[in-house]
Amino acid sequence: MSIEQRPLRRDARRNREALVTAAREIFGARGLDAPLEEIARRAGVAIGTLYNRFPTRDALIDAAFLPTLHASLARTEEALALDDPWEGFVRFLEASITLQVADRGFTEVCARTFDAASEIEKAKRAIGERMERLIAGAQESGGLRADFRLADLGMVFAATTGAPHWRRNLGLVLDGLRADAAHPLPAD
Amino acid sequence: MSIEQRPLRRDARRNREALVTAAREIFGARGLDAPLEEIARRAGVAIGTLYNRFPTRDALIDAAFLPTLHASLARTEEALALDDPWEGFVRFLEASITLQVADRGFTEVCARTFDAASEIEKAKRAIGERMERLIAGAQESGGLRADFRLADLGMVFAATTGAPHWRRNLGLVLDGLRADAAHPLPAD
DNA sequence: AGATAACTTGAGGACTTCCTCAAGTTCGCA
DNA sequence: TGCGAACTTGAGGAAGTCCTCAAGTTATCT
Repeated sequence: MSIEQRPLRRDARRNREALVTAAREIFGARGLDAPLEEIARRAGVAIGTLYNRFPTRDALIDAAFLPTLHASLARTEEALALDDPWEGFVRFLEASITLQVADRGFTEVCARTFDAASEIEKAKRAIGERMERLIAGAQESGGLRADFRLADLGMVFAATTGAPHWRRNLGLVLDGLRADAAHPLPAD
Repeated sequence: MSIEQRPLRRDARRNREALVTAAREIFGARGLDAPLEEIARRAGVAIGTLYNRFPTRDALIDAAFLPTLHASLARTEEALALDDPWEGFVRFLEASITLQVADRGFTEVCARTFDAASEIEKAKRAIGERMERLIAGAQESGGLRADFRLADLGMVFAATTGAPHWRRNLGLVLDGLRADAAHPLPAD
């Protein structure tokens, strides 16, 4: 299937950009369920224009958060490149959390599950794959407890994201993730 | 000030009861922002009756969750009576989390802050006071890390509540709360 | 400059939730 | 039994949000 993508007319491109910017701001402040009318207003554009460009809320979310997701991916690769794998793991967590506490929309993008075929989910899968490697590395080096799983990151983010004292909370959680702190976990 | 409280007429009392029951069910399933009309419908009562009995949403929340809060208080006292303070601390967490995962409304009651003069907040303060003692005891016995604070419980609940694997998550977090796992925390 | 496809506009219908209040019903006392 | 106070009812106005579409505007190409 050829997705013939004629370039947008100049004014349309400007409007599209304004909408994405506004969406990032509003979603960031009010969350992903913020009224679309507010985004249109902030972009200085009629609500119809928003719907012309982004037929669904998810399409707008995609456009608004893909860049952040890609930045996040880059951070993950940086962490992967560090000498000390445990250090890399911690750095990655700090970077992810920093992004999320500054942006409620991004937090929700990370927590919510979207259509599996969406760009967002594709990007999240790509990040997940690096995180797997990060975790495996930190475990082989003996820093991270062996029974830690990718899915446990959800708990780490739940514990830290959205709290003003996230560094403290992360400190507490990390002390439980060190290999030498590990006690056997319930069978799940 | 005398709050002359004439007993309700029999039918009114029945309706009140039905409303509180319905509220517990609906709030439990859908959260504290669930439509009040749905609660009235489930109670088999007109929306006007709900407003007659509970002029504000908070009044209904109060009536619906005070019993659970008192149950929670009882659990805290039980935990306080145990021989092993660390064991008591863990039991208390397990009991609280169990209550919360079964009831989304209760989770939100715990997380949200209400009017300081409300019954809910009074009960929460009472529980908080026992939790302080529980924490102090667990610290003196050398089980719980010395730098743990009451406010850190928020992180513990955030990490466990709402997850299907809460026991696993609690296990991970607890490993970070043991005195011998403690690394210095950021200055906050 | 003129034509036309591309784009924008915003009023408006549909829906949801809130809360009120005038009218109707029911309880329980005398 | 009958009366008055207590209680219930549910239609309906207000507000917010969604999404559409017919009419109007504008960019771009020749």
